Amino acid sequence: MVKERSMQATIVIVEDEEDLLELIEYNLEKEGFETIGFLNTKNVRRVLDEEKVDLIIMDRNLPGAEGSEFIAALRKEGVQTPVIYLSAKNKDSDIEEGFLRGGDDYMTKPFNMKELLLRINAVLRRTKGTPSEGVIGYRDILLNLASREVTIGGEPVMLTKLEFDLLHTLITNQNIVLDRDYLLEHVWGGDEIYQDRTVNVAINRLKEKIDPDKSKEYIKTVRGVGYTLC
Amino acid sequence: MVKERSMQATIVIVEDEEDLLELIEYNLEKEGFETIGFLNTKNVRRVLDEEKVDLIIMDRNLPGAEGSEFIAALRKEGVQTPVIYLSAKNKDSDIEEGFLRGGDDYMTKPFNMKELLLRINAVLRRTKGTPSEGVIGYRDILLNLASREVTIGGEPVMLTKLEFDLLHTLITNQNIVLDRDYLLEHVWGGDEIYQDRTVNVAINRLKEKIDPDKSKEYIKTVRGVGYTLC
DNA sequence: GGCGATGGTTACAAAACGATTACATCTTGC
DNA sequence: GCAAGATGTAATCGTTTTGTAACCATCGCC
Repeated sequence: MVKERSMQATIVIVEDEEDLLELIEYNLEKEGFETIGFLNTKNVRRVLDEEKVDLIIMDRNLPGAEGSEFIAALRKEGVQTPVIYLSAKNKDSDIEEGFLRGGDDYMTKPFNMKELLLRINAVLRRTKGTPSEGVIGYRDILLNLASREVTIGGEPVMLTKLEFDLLHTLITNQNIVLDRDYLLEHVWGGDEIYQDRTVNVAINRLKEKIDPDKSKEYIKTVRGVGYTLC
Repeated sequence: MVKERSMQATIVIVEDEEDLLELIEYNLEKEGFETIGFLNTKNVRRVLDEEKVDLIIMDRNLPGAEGSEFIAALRKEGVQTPVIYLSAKNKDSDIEEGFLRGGDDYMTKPFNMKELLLRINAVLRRTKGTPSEGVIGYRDILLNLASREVTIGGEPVMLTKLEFDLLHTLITNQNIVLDRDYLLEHVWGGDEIYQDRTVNVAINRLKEKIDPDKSKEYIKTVRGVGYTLC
């Protein structure tokens, strides 16, 4: 059931229609969330500083200050708490504005309570860690960081410690060209001295293991610079 | 031949209504995305293994297999590509099912194309980080400093390390005329000794790559001084 | 228009670089 | 302590890149 995951989440709700606010709080608490409701943005800031808030549900049609402006101000200060906007408007420009200011999701009133719950869970899942936590992947390669198992296209592949660590840093830095110094520092560890060529050989051995028939071209070498996954 | 990846996101779209598929592809490509469309899930799997796909847009009402079942199977194998579902249904149970299977967002048909684009950007922002980060440009030339990819008018261009570095310093100093000594010092590195002519040839080779039919005139030579982008 | 200086173009050879292989050294499990 | 495996280093080979030189085109000045 979805409930366990959401159990500990704390959700701040800002909504000026008191009935709706209560309705939302009631439903979220029934699902096991801890809710903190507000009728305006006045005291929200303080709560965010003092409590660990996982999600903000923000009405955009507040009297006075725009909800999204409040969020924009938060973002400017570096607060990254995810936001689901509620809005009666549905003109394009409004939707856009809401998203551009860093909101994570959007619902228009009147909305289906069940859908709100689902969107809440979706956002929390994204923020608090995917169900397959500790597994990273690239195309059909999967690395289980805890068990250090590797599968490619579902097939298990045996990698040595060095090869695993190398592939690990390549995957976590995909799209970024990593030069040999960086790799030596991060994979081999900075204290010892190694030659640049060492990296070549290690990459080569890794390639051989993950793509024996050289058909997939996972690792791209960037001549004069280094290697990358892209 | 393996297609060079551009720095724009690649999006797979699975939608059995051909008109709608084309409409979506048209709109996404207009936004600069690379799209790969399918009328069914048949060959999707292979593309996911072979290409770096950033997002899947999946119709849930495919004839035969359910789109969400296909995604569920992918998830079971650890494929984590984010998904936006499209669906004509809107009964609660369906929405729930879609989310529970690990989808990242959800839209019901008929939908607003602009909202789809916004949701796409929101999902990509979460997954990839801001697209404009670490990318510098001049006119229609874009340099991705991290991946060292170069696109001109959306088309990928292959540059050598020297050419990339040269273009890099030209772009970061656009409107400033850089003399040969400056370029030798900053691009080639100050220790070695080179002739001034070396710069000429390098610039020439760069021009040939970025503007083969010599119609764009990106690099202006300032006689007696050096080169500049302006 | 002629001339010198400067940049463009091309060809070529040297240098740089990476892949690959072989081998030596070091680790690990038994 | 031994054997198998892992990993660093060196040597070799093929490819790409790049510096240089020679030659051609163009510009500006007289």
